[in-house]
Amino acid sequence: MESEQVTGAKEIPDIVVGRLPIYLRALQRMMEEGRRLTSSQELGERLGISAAQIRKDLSQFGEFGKQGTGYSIEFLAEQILHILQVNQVWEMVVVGAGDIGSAIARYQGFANRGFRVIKLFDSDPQKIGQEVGPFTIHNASELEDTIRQAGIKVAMIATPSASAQGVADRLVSAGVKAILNYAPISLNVPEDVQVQYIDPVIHLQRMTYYL
Amino acid sequence: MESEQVTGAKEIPDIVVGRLPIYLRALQRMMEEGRRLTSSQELGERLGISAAQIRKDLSQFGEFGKQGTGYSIEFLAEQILHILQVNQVWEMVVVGAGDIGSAIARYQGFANRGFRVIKLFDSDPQKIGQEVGPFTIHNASELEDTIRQAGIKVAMIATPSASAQGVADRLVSAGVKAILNYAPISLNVPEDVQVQYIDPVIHLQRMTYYL
DNA sequence: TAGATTGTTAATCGATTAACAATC
DNA sequence: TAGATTGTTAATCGATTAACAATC
Repeated sequence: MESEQVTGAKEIPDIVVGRLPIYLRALQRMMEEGRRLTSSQELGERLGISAAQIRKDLSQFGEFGKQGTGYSIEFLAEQILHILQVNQVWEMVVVGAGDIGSAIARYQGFANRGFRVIKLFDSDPQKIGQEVGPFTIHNASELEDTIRQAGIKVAMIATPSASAQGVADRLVSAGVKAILNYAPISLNVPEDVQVQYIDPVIHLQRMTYYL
Repeated sequence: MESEQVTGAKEIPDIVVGRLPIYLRALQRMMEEGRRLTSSQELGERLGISAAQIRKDLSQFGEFGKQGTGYSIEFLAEQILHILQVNQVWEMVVVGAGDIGSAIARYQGFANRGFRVIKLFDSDPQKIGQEVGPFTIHNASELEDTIRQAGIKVAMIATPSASAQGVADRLVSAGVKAILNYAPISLNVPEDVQVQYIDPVIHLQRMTYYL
């Protein structure tokens, strides 16, 4: 094909982007296992995804494999890290220091996967000043200052539902561009701000349909 | 159309089932707001989903609306509760009493949404016997007995990655049919067992692509 | 009645899969 | 070389959207 979109590079489907972190996680696991090479078939079997789909997805970004031998696990992982921009560490703030906020602030799983929590906030005077693992709970009134000064782009909301939209508005106004929301409520944000949701009940209800 | 699948009722696409909990959550929020009626258009605007899609999705299960007036929020919510089988309370066990396991055991958001945690397990002798909110941490060796005696069908895994597959195998052997896995690893389970995953890093990495 | 909104059909759009030449 | 596996094309499959008759 010789025609090309004038508007710029070809658009990568969102659903493809969404699978890259899954591929990356599997590749990093294989690295821990000491493996060197893999194939679209093996990766697909591990993940329950067809080999063709994995090859198709990866081909959107470049040619990372070798015919006959497959993919270097380390090389492919490195490529995906770059594509997802997680070959750097994104500093995050957590808003809401209840059970969930405290647990995610202390979560060990961010290390080596591109993220680090730098500060934990709450608006409850009873909680402000208390320690949660290595964190001191800060007054939520300092939210904007912290975000602006540290150039924070990523935040997690773990407040009650009633506060979540208000917190989101403040995060966005201070420059946050990606929000992971643990409050069970849909957020309205500008188009250029990414939002993802974690609500365990949504997942559970999806499963009980089949029981 | 007069033909009918001999194999049984028409198959509902998984992606449609996956949206029902989202609809339900929005409807329950509207109920809290004291609303009585809604429309596919309003619901769609709240959720960022097209009105046509919502009507199409719902039409897979029956006719729940009225031309000209829309949907009774309470009635539609009730119908979806039934479809998803969350018009009952599913008792759950949580395996792993670290930060995450303790937080989800105490999570207030399960109430009124069809789920209740009844027991929390860990294999660490240091933790067994300790209290976590209203729960006492039980020895993971009692897992199978508890599940069989209480007829538990739903479980959450919040162990380290290395233990997750082993725990899943034990859950399945004891009769669990739905697993929500917080460990960042893909699980292999029989076809008749549902698995859903919660890994915040997957969501975060999906967003950083666009930053 | 006039206006609004459903449920459904057909058309469109997009994603997945199958197949295979290229090549390591 | 023979075997294996990629990257890519074309075909298939499935999901979304647009449109509208039905009707509250």
